[in-house]
Amino acid sequence: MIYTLKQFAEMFNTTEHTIRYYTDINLLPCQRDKGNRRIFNDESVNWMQGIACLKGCGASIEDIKEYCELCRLPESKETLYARYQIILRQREQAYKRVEDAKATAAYMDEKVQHYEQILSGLIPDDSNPENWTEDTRPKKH
Amino acid sequence: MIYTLKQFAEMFNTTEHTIRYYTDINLLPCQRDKGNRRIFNDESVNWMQGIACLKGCGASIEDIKEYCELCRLPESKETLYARYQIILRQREQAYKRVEDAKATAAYMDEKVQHYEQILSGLIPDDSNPENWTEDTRPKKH
DNA sequence: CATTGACTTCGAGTAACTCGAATTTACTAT
DNA sequence: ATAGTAAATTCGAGTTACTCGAAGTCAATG
Repeated sequence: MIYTLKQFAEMFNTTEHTIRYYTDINLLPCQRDKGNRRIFNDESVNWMQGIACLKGCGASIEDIKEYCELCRLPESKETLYARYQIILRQREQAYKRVEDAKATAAYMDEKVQHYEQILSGLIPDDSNPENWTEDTRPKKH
Repeated sequence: MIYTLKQFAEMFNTTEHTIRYYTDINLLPCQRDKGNRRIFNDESVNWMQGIACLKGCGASIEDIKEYCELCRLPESKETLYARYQIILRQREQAYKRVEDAKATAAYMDEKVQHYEQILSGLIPDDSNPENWTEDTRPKKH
């Protein structure tokens, strides 16, 4: 299966500009069709998945590039081990992000409660739709 | 209690440069001593806590500034409600971040497993301490 | 009185996009 | 064959949120 730039960008919820940028800096290699247009295939999808994930860990473009280059090198015990080490380190960061995000969310819950307490004391004008708000709390599944 | 720039930056695990930047753009107001040096107090700590938290939600400096300015305005039903709306929206983002980080961490767990499987097949040289690695999985408390 | 250390301003640099203008290409309709 | 449209191209400039370093100021200490 092959994808145009537009399709590819949509698949990853990003912009054509960003994908173009990634290919320009050789982070994400791509083929060109006879009209010089970028085309992507299922292998590109795999690479991009890895890139997106490392980005999610907070890795810099340079770090991600380093990892991708290790992956393109002939596979040896050493390169595999180096890749493993990078992945281990980035997983740490991912877990740290979970904890940070949880703490932030908890603090925001407090703030929401605080405002709700104050606002409830202000005899809200419930007849005014501008004062209506949905329950926006994250649903527990 | 008052704090110097250095102390204040350390409290928030950031750099003096960043705090200087925040004061320069009027995101975080500060007093000056007779020698024109920036000084911070407990109120600054509160502001900075709020700023750090909104940043943790992914809010832009401009958005945070807008919120801070609403907080400095005379308190009315309207300004309070506007602040509440911002906090609600940012809490959403915080919860989204938790989910994203969790998904990323899970994907990284898979990658780690994948590498461990491959590497375990390579008859590791356990006598070489360079091949030893600690258990770096996040501890469940 | 000289040195140290922490501060000051200011201007330039960086990462990772982000945008837009001008151009090229492929397709489709007349 | 031509005209129009949509989607691609390159390239250079702009943006955000820092990040760094140079050059200068100020107060306390040896």
